[in-house]
Amino acid sequence: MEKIPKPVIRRLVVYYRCLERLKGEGKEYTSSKELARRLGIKACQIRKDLSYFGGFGKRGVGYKVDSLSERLKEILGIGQKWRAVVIGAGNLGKAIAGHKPLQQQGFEVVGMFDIDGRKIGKKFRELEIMHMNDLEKFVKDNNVRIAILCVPADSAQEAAEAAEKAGVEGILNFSARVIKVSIPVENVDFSASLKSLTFQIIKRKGSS
Amino acid sequence: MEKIPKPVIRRLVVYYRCLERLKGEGKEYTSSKELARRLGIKACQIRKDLSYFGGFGKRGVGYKVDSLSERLKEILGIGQKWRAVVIGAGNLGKAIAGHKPLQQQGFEVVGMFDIDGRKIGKKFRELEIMHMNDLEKFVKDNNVRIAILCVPADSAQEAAEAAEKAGVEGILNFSARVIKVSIPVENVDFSASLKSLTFQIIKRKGSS
DNA sequence: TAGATTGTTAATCGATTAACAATC
DNA sequence: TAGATTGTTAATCGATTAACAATC
Repeated sequence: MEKIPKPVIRRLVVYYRCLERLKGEGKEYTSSKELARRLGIKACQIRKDLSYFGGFGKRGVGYKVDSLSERLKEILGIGQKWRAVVIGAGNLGKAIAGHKPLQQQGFEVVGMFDIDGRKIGKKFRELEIMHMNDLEKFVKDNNVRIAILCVPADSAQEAAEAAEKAGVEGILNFSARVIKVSIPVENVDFSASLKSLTFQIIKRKGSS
Repeated sequence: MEKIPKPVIRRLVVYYRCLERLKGEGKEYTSSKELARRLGIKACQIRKDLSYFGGFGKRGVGYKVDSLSERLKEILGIGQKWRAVVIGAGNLGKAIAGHKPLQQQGFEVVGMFDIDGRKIGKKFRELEIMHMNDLEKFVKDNNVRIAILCVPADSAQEAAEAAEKAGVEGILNFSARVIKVSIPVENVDFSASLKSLTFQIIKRKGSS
């Protein structure tokens, strides 16, 4: 398989969502041009992105909505169930654990962990909050593949190492700290996003 | 000013955080090499990134921690207070509104908005949840510059347009939908991040 | 001075876009 | 056939990395 540029995967997710919507609207066929218009992306980029994985369309016709959607689902592993734990039972951790769209997309939060004695044993929804000491056993016993890290920056590295040791296969890191582990990590750094946004605002004011 | 690559800004935020930590550790000087080691980034990239904004270091010596930190603070607009509203008073909206690190970094959530009648008038912490109809007046009266969008995908475009019309200068979009407005937008699409993560996991399993 | 580290230029690498033959 | 749209190659653009003279 040819090497796939990193940004392609995120865009495939966006294409998939758009296809699901088109399906909901009852459309049978679509084209790179239509997707491009809806998503504010160049049509040739969409075709190029798809071409890494094969030819899914018919020349002169376009793409069949449901079959393309199905193929992207396979490629992205959306069909599978992914069992996850949330580490850090603060506001953010609870919000992620309770986020309905994630459940609808095949992600299931099956456990919450913290180190704050006052939280251990309490329940959030149907989930009991457990101590980090019990993480490894829980991961093994429950086929947990993903850890969602919602701890303060200062605890991030330690928690990440514990997650890796416990045997999860990937980490979604919401903390504002670079973590070093040898399993795949995706960072969701909304504090950096917010600062990037304010920078753009300042620049705009300055030049206009 | 030379055109600055988009990724540079996000990295400056990361450098800034690291400098603040070094300051906390009592370090007076640092170098691109030390920052690189801590952050898992190439030293020459750090120097290159900084060079877009000027020469902040001394050859043979390195960078003075507090003065470089101060300069980045200015560049990124971290010194300023940024007043924001959260649109969408669900779990996620509340988690963001109550997120302490944001407050510490100069962002202040001064209002929450929703369209669900059952939520309007209720309080979250000291914030009353208001109806979207009152957004424009509130933004004007309270010098609100940023809207943080935490609504379901289907309401995202509408809410974004309302925010733009109300006069905010930028939008932080947590919804899983592309929004089209003419003010700056930063997207925090953690559902896409999660799928990108699972793709990496699958790929890894496949090849190893 | 000798050693260290910056700031900057040039080279490389990677991603996006344009263009068009293939083909439905 | 004529019109439309794909899949792919080549060209462009943008970002990262290497290398090194400048200089503390």
